[in-house]
Amino acid sequence: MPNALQALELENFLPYRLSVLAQLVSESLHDLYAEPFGLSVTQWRVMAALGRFAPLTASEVGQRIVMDKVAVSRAVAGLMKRDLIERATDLNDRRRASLRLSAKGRSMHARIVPLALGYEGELYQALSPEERETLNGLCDRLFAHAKLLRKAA
Amino acid sequence: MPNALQALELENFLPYRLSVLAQLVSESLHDLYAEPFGLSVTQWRVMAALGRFAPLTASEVGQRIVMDKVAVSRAVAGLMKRDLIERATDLNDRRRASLRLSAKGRSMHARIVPLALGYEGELYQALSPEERETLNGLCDRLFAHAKLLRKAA
DNA sequence: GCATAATAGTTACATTTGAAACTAATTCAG
DNA sequence: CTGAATTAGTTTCAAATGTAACTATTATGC
Repeated sequence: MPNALQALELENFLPYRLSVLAQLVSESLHDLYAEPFGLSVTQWRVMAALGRFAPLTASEVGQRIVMDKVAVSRAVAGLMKRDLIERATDLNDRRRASLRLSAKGRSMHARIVPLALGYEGELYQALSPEERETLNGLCDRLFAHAKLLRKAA
Repeated sequence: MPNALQALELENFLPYRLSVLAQLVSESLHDLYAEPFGLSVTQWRVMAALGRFAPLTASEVGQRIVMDKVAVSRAVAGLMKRDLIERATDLNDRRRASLRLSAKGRSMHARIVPLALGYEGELYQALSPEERETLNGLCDRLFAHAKLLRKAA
């Protein structure tokens, strides 16, 4: 199949479409918790990671939520300042510190989770249950493949 | 269906998954044209829009590629400085200016398009032709629905 | 053991981005 | 017409982000 006459239709270009969709969804979600709780996207993600997997070190948080260590460090600093999380230095390796939600953080987390799941639920109304599974499977495979390509290049 | 015991599994949370996937794909693509051509994501998108639909005014570009007018203005300034696009003030309404690729811009565009389509092609290798169509359809519907939700809220 | 390398996390600086104010041109109401 | 309101696009200032350098601590090679 010769590629002589290639035309880029931006509106049908997969990377572009994924980017626009993800951005719209991410902003919509952010609207739900930004104003009432004063959290940035990165701060909320750190809280969500700790809400589910605590205790975690900062680098473990970063691995979980695909965020580099500088971003994690800054989000953690902001959350610490508001006493939403707690930090305990590891006595065996004092470079590490394990993080967990504070009582205050757990309470805020517990109020945000239903908002987030509610939004996801509304979003999913666009799809049938089978379609949801299909979408998730396709996204998984795309993601895995994109990671492979990235390493190869 | 009562929602008493909700847990947020970040790794299965649709907004999060879309965000991580889109980010990975977008960065991979950016790697292809950033270094050789010195373009930012926004600059490349403006060029792609003009490559396909020129002439466009700055606000039309913004509508096409879902980018606010400040971002478009800055991308256009950068592209003008490098003579990759041309601007012609509308004589009937001198607030407007129509934009199009310059010869130099068209030449760069023509070299980037195959790279972009090539990457999309590699990405699509993860899916069968039917699955590609399915994914695109599902994304379309999700996007339309997410826009509705945003307006409603 | 001791110097060297590696790791966890933070800080500093430069660049990018976003929100709001601003300029210039046009439209609309009376 | 004339002044208020809109619209296109730019500039400004503050906040967010990325890269690289840095500190502190632990692991490794010899």
